[in-house]
Amino acid sequence: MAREKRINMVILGLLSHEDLTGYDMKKRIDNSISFFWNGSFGNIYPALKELEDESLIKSSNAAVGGREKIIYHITAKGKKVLKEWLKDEQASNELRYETLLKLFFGGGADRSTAIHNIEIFEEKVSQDLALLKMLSKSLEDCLDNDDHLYYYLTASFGVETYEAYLKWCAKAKKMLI
Amino acid sequence: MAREKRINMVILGLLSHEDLTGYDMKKRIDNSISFFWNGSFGNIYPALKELEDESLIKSSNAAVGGREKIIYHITAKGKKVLKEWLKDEQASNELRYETLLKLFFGGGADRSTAIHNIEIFEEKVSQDLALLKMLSKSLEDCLDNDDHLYYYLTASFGVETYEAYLKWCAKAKKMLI
DNA sequence: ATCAGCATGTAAGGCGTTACATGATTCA
DNA sequence: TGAATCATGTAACGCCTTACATGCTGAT
Repeated sequence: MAREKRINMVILGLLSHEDLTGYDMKKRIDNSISFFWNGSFGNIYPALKELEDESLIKSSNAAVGGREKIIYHITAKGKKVLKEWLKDEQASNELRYETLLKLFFGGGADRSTAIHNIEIFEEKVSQDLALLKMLSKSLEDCLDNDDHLYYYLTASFGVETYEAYLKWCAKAKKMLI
Repeated sequence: MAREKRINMVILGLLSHEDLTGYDMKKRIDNSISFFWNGSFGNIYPALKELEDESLIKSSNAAVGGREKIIYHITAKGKKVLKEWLKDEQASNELRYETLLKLFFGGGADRSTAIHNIEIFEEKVSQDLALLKMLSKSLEDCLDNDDHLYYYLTASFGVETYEAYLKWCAKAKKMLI
């Protein structure tokens, strides 16, 4: 059995909680996991077809308020595949930071350029950190629910690392002045 | 002028320090920037052709010890393109952590699976952190050289974030037990 | 002799993004 | 009435990885 691609696992994961349309999956991804995983329509819709062909999900048409939707739900087989993926030790964790690349090759320009690039990065990180902190705080109150606990832990990962980023930014700027 | 792809910038960046063969570029990438950027032969060699077609680099054949090599060096035009990229504020910083994805959807399996996945992540991070710390330490002594300073700062980024990862791992495991 | 490492490349596929195309509905 | 959002999709391309193919050299 060939290894499923990750977007398929994201879809199965989302559907293991609730039935969703492709459009709603995109929203869920944007709102809750986008800081460590992304999805796009050009990515999601073909994956939905693929998953349905493999009988891991099933679709049903619905007309909500006169507008037609395709709502998907996960099958027993889909749940099994999701679980197998969760139990698989292999996991690719990739960091691709162009900002670090630019810093590494900083000698090709002047120090002020390097500092400026760090500041742009810092700004973005600060903004994202503020959001993650709010999310994290709001989840703190319902850790008795397992799903909320898992959600909290990923948000918390973001908070910890983004705080480390900011600490590093300050140090790096100091050393470059 | 179309935006050059990043592997091209990596190559220009490396060549701005020293002339290299494609093979050596791969080694440099693996040894110094692989924790935030990767390269592969299937990636590098076609890029070299492209860059030479654009006159950003120039090749010269050499026979070192009877073995033939193609050594590349950067042109003035290449240096200009590198500098433009460094000054461009746009930078894509992507984190794609399958481990976090599995944790987020942890409800699909049991807690011991989630803990196990975190432990595997922790193990890998510990190993990489040890390497980064050594590198960082060895660079601390020559920060007067700008290139070493830039190198040090990227290594230092790795140290800070990996330490934050480990801190998070400990906390997450505690909460999952 | 054999095996690790040097050295260059190609082919196929993975996996994703962006832009485009279409049309309905809701709200100001 | 016009803009934002809902909703589904396709096409083209970006960019990388993996696996394959080839052959030399240096050390044991």
